[in-house]
Order: sequence, then structure tokens, then C-alpha cells
Amino acid sequence: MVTRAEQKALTRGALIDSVLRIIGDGANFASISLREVTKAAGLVPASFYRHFDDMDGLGLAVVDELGLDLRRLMRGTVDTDLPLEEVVRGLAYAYEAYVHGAAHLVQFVNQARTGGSPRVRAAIAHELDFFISRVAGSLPDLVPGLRPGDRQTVAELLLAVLLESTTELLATPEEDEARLEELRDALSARLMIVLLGAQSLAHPVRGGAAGSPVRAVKRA
Amino acid sequence: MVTRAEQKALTRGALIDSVLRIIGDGANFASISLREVTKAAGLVPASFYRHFDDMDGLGLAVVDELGLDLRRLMRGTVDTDLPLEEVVRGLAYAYEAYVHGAAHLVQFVNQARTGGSPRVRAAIAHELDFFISRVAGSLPDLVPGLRPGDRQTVAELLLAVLLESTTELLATPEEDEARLEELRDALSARLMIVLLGAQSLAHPVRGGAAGSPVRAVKRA
DNA sequence: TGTACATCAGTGAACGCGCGTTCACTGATGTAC
DNA sequence: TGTACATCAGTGAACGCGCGTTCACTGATGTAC
Repeated sequence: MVTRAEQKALTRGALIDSVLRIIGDGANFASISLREVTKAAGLVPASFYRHFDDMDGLGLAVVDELGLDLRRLMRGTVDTDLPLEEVVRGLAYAYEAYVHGAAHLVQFVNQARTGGSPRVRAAIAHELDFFISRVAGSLPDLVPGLRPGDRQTVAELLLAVLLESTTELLATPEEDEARLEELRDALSARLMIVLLGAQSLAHPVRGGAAGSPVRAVKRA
Repeated sequence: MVTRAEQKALTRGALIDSVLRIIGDGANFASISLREVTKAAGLVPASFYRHFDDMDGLGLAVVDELGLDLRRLMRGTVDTDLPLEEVVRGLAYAYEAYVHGAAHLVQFVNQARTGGSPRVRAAIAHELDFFISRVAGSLPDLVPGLRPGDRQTVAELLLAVLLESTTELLATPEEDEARLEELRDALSARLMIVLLGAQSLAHPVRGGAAGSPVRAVKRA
């Protein structure tokens, strides 16, 4: 026997799964209808209102899923004893694996982050900001000597690089190992440049502080 | 007297302007209806088909506008004689000005880049790739010594940083100069880290080539 | 344990609405002679 | 220059459809005694 609360939670989960499946088929969350979602979940349209006020409410519930995922991800640790190159390569592998493991959710975030309603966008930004602050907190293990403000900026950059790689990763099927390797290489190269930049900030080469001018060399 | 061709071009432009205005009001392109657009342009719905096959066709026309804008932007030049810090600050100013000057178009690109139909996404990617290749071509002025592959990666990163700053810039009214200054500072800081990373790649400090391992220093 | 009543997730029917698309049309612009 | 005909951007009406939302309902689960 199932309690009423359990059954309700199951149905709610079915609505969330359904909308993610529809997004996985290539639809944009903004143009998915309430009726499509309930139909995919095997419900009558009116049932939707037993769980959410409107599609925006469902979107916010999906963002909560993202929050859980990120907290789970952050429990994993990075071995910072390795050469920076290998750390970066490990991050690229881990992110690729995450994108393919939670493809539908990632696709939702990728499109709703810029295209969603104001409330959904704000909720996603909030989750990502939390993630950034955690990354910033672990940065000293990887690049010691960074000042707190610079840690924040570097963490933002690292996340920006991951997010910017997402669309290409999503478009590549897991079977296309050759293409995936290319994308992981590209992602590694980008992350590496950011971390090299961070090291420059932490240990300026020409004796200048982070704030001092660094001359651009003119083309010969 | 206006020729038929001129009048047709005017109406076509009115459709493009209308959809951009609707996007500016906060709508998502994916959920704007053909009827809304024609109504805003003062036309009957059926007239739409004299200009575009469907909303996707209108989207592609808007992407063409982006292409023109980018080509115009690229005619402007950057004074690479200045200290790197000032070059970066100039870029941040220029990008902020562009975002506010073409706010509706930028908003469209920002949301359609990840949330648009496959054809629209591909068209935007194509325009941005062209822009990236041009930036990569000018990079030697700013950071000499980069190998071609690294130039490409750095140019991709620079664009990623700009794109990632877009949502915040769009959300800030032009009057809020204090907030804009914050955003330009944040953008400058991110661009600077990327360029410092690029300089590290071009002139590795510890004698290692770009491909050689750089040790991460463990936390004390 | 059994009984009577309350709760509430899910139903089924109905509503008015805006949607994309079609079609034959109109009348100004353009072209041939 | 004037006339007869062709073109075609924009019209207005109509279509069937899926939409979000409402409502009174049903019947299994939960609660009080």
C-alpha cells in the first residue's frame, strides 16, 4: 500500500520527468504546453494544478533538481596534488560525464538560463552563484596566493567556460568518442588558460602587483 | 513615389523591428506568435507569408542583422599600443555600449543561441565563429607569440566571457551608472585573466613549453 | 476492530481564445507595345 | 504619351486545433471515536 503523500510525490516526479523528456526531444521549455506535460505523464490536464500553479512552478521545481545535483557534485573532490594539466583534464572528463549523465536537466538549464522567465532565470543564477562560491573556496588548493576577489573572478570564469562548452557537448552523442575527445581537449585548453591567468595574478612575473599595468607588446 | 520593391523591403523591416520590440518587452522568441508579430507591424496575419515561410525564417533574418552588426563592429580597431589594462578596459566599455545600443538584437542572440531552433542556433554559431576567427587574427597585436591553435582558443574564451556578461548587462538600465561601472570592472577583470593566461602560453615562465606540465602547488 | 465522516489527488466535460494556415480577392505598381 | 494586361503585396474571412483554466464529481486514503 502507498500512502497518499507518497503517491502525490510520485505523480509530481512524473511531471518533472515528463517535461525533461520533452526537452530532451528538442523542445524549448518556453514553448512546451501544460497539456503536453500532463499527457506525457498519463494525467488529465486539470491534475497539473494539484502540483503546480503554472508551468513556471514546474520550471522552478526542475531548478531544484539542479540544486540537488550540484550539491551532490560538490561532495566529489579534486586531487590537487597532480600537475595542473592533469587536474584540468580530470575536470574536462568529469564535466563531460556529468553533461551526458544528466543530459535533459543540463539542456533545460542551458536554455532556461538565458531564455527562461525572470523567476526561473533568477533561480538558476542563484544555484550557479552558490556553486561558484564553493569553487572559489577550493581554488587556493589549485592556485595558491589568489586574493579573495580574484578567486571569485576566476571561479566565475571557470564556470563560464564549462557553460559555454555545454551546447557542443550536448550535441555530440556519447558514441562519438573521437569528437568527444576533441571537445574535452578544447575544454581543457580553455580551463588551462584561465588557470594560467590566475597563476599570473597570484604571482606576477615582472614584479608588478595585480593592479599595475602590464605592457602589451606591439606587433613587430 | 515608392517602388514595389522598396515598399516590400520596408514591410519586411517592420516585421523584423516588431519581433525585436516584442523580445525587448521580455518575451522569448520561441513563444512569440506569428499573429503577434504581424499585429505589431500593422499587418494582417496572412501578409507574413509574403516575406517569410514561418517564424524560423524571421529568426534567420534577425540573425542576418547580427551578421551585419558584427561586420560593422569589426571595422573598428583597437589601439594595441596601450597598456594591456587599458586595452581591456576599452573593450569592456565598447561591449557595454554595444549591448545597450543594440539591446533587443543582443537579447535575441542571447536567448536564441541556446534556446532557438536548430537552424537558428546554427546560423548564430556561424556568425560568432566568423567573429572569433577575426579576433584570433588580430590577437598577435595584443599578445605576440601565440601559436595559431592557441590564438583560436583564446579568441573563443574572450567571446565566451563577453557572452557570459551579456545577461547582467542587459538587466542593468543605462541610467544605473554605478552598477554599470561594477559590471565593466568585472568584465575587465575576466578579460584580463584570459589575456594573462594567453601571455603565459606565449611566454612560459618556468622554461616549459605550453604542453609541458605545470605543477599545481599544494595548499600549505 | 469497526464505523462514520473528512480529505484530496485525479477525473471528465466544458468554456472561450488565439493560434497557423488557406483562399479568393483587390488595387496599386510595373511592363509591353 | 497612352492603353491594355500582368504582377504581386496586402486583405478579410474562414477553418479546425490545441491551448489554459473552471467546475462539480468520484473514490481511495486517512482520521476520530
